[in-house]
Amino acid sequence: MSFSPLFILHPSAFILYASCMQTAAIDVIGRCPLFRGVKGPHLQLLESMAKLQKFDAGTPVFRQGDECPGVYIVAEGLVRIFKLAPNGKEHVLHLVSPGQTFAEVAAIGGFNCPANAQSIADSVVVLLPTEPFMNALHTHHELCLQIMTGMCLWVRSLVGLLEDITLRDAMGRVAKLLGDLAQSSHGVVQLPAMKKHMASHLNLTSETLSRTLRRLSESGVIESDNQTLRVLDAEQLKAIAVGVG
Amino acid sequence: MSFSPLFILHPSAFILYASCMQTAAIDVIGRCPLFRGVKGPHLQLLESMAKLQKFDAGTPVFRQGDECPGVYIVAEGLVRIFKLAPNGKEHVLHLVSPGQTFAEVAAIGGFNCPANAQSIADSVVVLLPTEPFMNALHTHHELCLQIMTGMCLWVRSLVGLLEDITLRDAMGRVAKLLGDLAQSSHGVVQLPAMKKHMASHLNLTSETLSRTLRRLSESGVIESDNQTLRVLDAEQLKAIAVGVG
DNA sequence: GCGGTTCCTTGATGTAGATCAAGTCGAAGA
DNA sequence: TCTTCGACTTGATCTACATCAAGGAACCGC
Repeated sequence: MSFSPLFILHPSAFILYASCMQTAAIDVIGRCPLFRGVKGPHLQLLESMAKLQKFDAGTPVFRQGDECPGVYIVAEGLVRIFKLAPNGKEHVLHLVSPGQTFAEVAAIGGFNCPANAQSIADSVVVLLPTEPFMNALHTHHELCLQIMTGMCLWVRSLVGLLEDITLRDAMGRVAKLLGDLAQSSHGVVQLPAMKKHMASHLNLTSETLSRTLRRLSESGVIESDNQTLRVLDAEQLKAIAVGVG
Repeated sequence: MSFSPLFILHPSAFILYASCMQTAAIDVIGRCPLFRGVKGPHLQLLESMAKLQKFDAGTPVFRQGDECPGVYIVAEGLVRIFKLAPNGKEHVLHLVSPGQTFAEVAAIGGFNCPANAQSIADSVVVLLPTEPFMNALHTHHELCLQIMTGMCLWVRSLVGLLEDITLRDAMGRVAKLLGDLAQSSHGVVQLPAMKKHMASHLNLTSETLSRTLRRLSESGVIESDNQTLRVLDAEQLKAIAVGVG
């Protein structure tokens, strides 16, 4: 695995100043689950510090070891959070879709970015810079409580991922992922990212993911058409995910 | 892997009422890193709700799926947090030593225990029950901020574990663990728990851990005497942990 | 249109670590 | 003292997955 040229160039983000897109920022924050429950004045405080940024597909947002710029909220597109091992192997920790946040933990905990963030689609993100954000956190108790419960959910999903990887085999992990993705969209799954990134998230190679999906197709549990999958037998899929498969 | 009889019996904890051990509770809370910075009145508030409990080695503290009793602080002993897969495989998420906490996330997030907790040495723990604890959190901003930074550290260590497991091989994981443990104790490592539990934490079988330790001994990097290990070549150990091995 | 990428698939082969199966050792209990 | 039991070690074997290698398909820019 090697660095892509895009990754070496590190193009600076194209920053859309508040003046031209103010309305968007407040919408994005308001729609973000982490900030659900944040009311009028607090919401406006957050909005006032918000910076809208745009990243073309393939450009990095920050790198492992950078000082943490603040809390990011994805408005459009997709951001990939991943860690690089010294040997070049990489692991996708999180695929951040619109409405979700990233780098909250580093911002609040006051440490440097523990992983890389790369935009993998043309993306628009809202940045709440560390310093004003931390000030807000120190002055507004409500906000603090809100963020805390949000963080609990994040921990839970992390533990879930850890358990997937340690307790399930490849087939189980894929089945669980498909089950989760299909739940909201009534059986039809649009893979959110390239298969190689999905594979890395599950700690698999893309080859193994490919083979696993084929086996699921062959046994009639799913139907596969490129990036679009259809769950044919949800019961069976669940059984496989639980490990009874 | 089967349930141990101890696990099925679920003996009730021997509860030491505040009257007889009040002084201990406040010390335990005060010494706990998660609550460092909590000052006089808040500390006393926590103390007033604290319940001291004692668990013999081998007894469960709670199980996966139980309603979360509250935040636990280990005063003495050792508690193992682990998850069971339907097929019986288990993974040790955390070995909680004195001064550390567990179940904070479930208590604050308001969901059920996502894993099992079992005392694996004669242990004394302090329980801060969910309801009064959450009340305290809602009324005391300082406490809230404090806990939040504590949670950030926990997330970081979780991500660290995840990356260990996904990016390192068995040798790398073991070397990293030994390096971390040796750091504080100047080269001499007392394994905190049984080797099979340490192995599970690293997502290895005890056989593989055993073989890996032997290989490290044979190459002169460590010296092994049962539960006690001595790091002979810290440089080399670090190199192996980083993957330059 | 036509090379050049990059992603994905599929097959052949390799291997780290799991599993299975004996043993050793030390602690607890009769 | 002898017996039992569980933790740990060690060796032999197995296997799920990675790795390597070779196309195919979609998507560029020219």
